[in-house]
Amino acid sequence: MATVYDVAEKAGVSIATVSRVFNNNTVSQSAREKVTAAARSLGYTPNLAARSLMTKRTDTIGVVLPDMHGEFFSELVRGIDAGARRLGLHMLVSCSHDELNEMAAVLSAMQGRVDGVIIMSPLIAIDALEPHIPPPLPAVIVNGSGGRGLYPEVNLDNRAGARQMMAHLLAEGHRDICIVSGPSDNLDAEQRQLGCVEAADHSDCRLRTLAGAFTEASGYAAGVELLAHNALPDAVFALNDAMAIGCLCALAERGIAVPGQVAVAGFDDIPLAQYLRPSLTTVHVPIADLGSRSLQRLLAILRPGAGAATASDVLVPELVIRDSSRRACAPALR
Amino acid sequence: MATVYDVAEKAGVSIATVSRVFNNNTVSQSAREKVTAAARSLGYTPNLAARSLMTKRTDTIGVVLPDMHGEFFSELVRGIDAGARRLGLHMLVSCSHDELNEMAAVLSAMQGRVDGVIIMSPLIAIDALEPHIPPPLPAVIVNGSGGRGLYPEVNLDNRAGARQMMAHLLAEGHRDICIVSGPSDNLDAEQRQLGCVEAADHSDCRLRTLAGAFTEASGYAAGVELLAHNALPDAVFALNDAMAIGCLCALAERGIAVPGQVAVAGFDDIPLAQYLRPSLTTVHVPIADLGSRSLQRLLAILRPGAGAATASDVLVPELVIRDSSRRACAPALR
DNA sequence: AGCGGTGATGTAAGCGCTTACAGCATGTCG
DNA sequence: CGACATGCTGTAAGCGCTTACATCACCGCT
Repeated sequence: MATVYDVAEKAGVSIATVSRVFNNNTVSQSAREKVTAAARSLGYTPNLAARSLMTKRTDTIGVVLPDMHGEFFSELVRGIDAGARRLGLHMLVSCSHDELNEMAAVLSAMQGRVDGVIIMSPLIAIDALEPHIPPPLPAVIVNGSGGRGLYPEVNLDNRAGARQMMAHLLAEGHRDICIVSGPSDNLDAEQRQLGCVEAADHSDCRLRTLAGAFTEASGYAAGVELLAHNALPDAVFALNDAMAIGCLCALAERGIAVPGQVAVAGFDDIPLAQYLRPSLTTVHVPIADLGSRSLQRLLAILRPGAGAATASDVLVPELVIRDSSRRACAPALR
Repeated sequence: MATVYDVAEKAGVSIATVSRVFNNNTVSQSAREKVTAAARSLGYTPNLAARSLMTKRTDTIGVVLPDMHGEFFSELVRGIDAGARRLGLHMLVSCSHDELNEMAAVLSAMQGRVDGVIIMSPLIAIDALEPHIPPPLPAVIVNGSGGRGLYPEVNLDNRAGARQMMAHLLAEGHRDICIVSGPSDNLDAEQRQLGCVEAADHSDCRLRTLAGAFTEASGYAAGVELLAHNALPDAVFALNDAMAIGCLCALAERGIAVPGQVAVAGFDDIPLAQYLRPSLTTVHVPIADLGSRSLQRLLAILRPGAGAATASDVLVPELVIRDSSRRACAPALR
């Protein structure tokens, strides 16, 4: 690999001039041309390790994610990557962390490789995690509330989303509603459930809960359970779309009409939710926004004054009403 | 940040000894203890830029991906990350590249940040891409065939998968089969289509093609098209699951029974394929394997002799027969 | 006693880069 | 014409680390 010395020699200038050319500092036009020509002919690329060593920057941000499948993961990463690339930043990703120790290990390994990290940790309470974030490492917590305020947070208002859905179901006349919950230690699931309970408390409806795990299989199991006890509710609100799909599957197998006999709703609004039959009423979560927003927040720390601070860091999801919850039974043509 | 000098001073040894402790070289027990104690008390972490500068390694691998949504992206990244973490490697991810220039820019920016790259490029022909891979950068091509053999490739046998599906559909007695194709410039789509044509050529079946784009919406549009012309085939083979779902949706809306009036099949076997009603017959693609296999291949270059070379780098997908293609019309209970 | 072998340690030389500082032409002004 | 600002350029000093080499103590051997 060619170095500044090689380029300097070939161009007939000093290494400082070479460096200046590559850092857009003041260099005469003629010198600049000589250097770029020499660099190209030698196939020179600045050595980034050496540069980092001097500048203390890596132009890389870390992304630490839990064990996530499907759309959510992709969209979040895409949201972050899109923003990062525009800013000339790279993205070091580490995923599938459900355990505190693993997370701590990854964070400490990222130290020195990244200028800052975006952490998503729906399973591990942030106040437990915070002590494991190396102090000099700027960090932003995405979608995991409950920190001590040491790090900025970007959250989704799961609770509001759940309340909206409950309001909709109640408005449709459903009074016996069954929630299919998420994993017990998942903060999103917790908040969504809380929203449901709040909404139910202000109404005359009966609320039941069936345990779920945010997977299609657990939604399917919940559907089976519902049928086994022969106690079909008016509506089933699965706290994510995957479970709603599983549940729809179980109901369809047993010949239960949706929304005729029971309404079904999900949460997340995955892209194919609208292509199910019946199309799925759900709560739209702007996942990519969650990613780009958290990147903005991180940037506000890394390059103070660069961009205006975002107004709010709580994204409010939006109710999407489709066929699976409509009182009118005939599946409408779209 | 503490440096080797600080630790050396505090531990009463030389910087070389400190370095040796952190590189597992021969150090006396007593020195090792002094150093680790000093390091901990100072919160010392080796500076990775400086280390890279000496060792010429970054312990990071790059992953360059096209614009991909959903399950495929997540699974692939998970497959790579899982393997990488086990080996103590980090993963620099860049996604959403559909264009040659972008791709080239990213590859050159990765130079010096990574020890090697895994490139997936279903849109850009590899022989066009190869000249843009910086020569000193070890690379593995995943799922994009047609290179000049400069770089190892890990491929999915799309063609064989498509042939299998066709064989199944023919065996079920379907003779008028409609393919919903993928984007015209997508290599996976191309191979899958080729497989279909091959299979059809050896049979007495009629094969039609409808243009698709690997999205739910395009599958839906294809379904609508099919119905508009009032020329329902015996079977629809959508070249990916997303389109199959869109198509199922269109058929269901118009009251067409699947598989009663028309069989439907997909390709990919996304996790929820089995939770659709009817459950979707499809071709299972071991996505995570594709990721981990390509990592293995890359590693074989980076650390020669470390692991046995993999026997084959063509993964053969597997036919998964579910309800949507069964001749028996009554949806079976699972 | 003298010798070579062994294993732990220290010294110092970089890795390739950025950047403070100094130097050296210029041009401008009193 | 000297003083001084201005704009480029070169010199050299590191950034924090690894590692070749030298050193040294210590052992067992002839």
